[in-house]
Amino acid sequence: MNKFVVIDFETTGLSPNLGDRATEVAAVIVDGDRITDSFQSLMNAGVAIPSYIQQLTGISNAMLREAPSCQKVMQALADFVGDMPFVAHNASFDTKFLDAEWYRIQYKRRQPFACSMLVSRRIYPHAPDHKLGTLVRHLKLPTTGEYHRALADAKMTASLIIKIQNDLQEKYKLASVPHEMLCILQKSPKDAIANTIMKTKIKLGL
DNA sequence: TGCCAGGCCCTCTTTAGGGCCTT
Repeated sequence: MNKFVVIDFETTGLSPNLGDRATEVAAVIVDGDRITDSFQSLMNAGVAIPSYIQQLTGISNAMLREAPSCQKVMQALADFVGDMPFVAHNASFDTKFLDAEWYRIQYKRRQPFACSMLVSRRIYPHAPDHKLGTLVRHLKLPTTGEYHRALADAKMTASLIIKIQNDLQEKYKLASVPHEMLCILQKSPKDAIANTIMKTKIKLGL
């Protein structure tokens, strides 16, 4: 079974180390080439959202006043994802916010992250750029037309990673593209992608 | 006082600097 969770956070800024907090989280389960379940919630950390981020995401301070606490949402997220490995676009960003929010409820992440941005840079080197929205348009993937909301972005990332898996399966005659291969591929030298894939194919018995 | 992310990647590099990407 090759299941993983695509996760996306909306936040008050770029760095939990500088006091920024999550305002919304979404997670979608990808099983094979389809989304089988999803989780989404706004979350109230009791901090104000800067106006330029309210404009970017459409998430207002008034919306968060009605939202459940971060503690409740993060516990529910932990229950939803279980031990499934993660995928995110620019995963270093979502990793640091997930770890920071889970740390607040004394919960420690055990599963690895794969990054759809790092993999995309290797698989689609000639894309105009590797922003999520650009890749979705470039590859003609389905969208809801909504951007910078957690569930919409998580679904787009899921579509992107399914496209990557399908393209790799077709090009390199792979039976599947497991999460472990994505983790290896995102660290591969750019001029050695084919070699990395063939070595990993043998190692994982694909 | 003033400033403040950070990991990855490229190159006019490696004793460094700057762009990308996320909100």
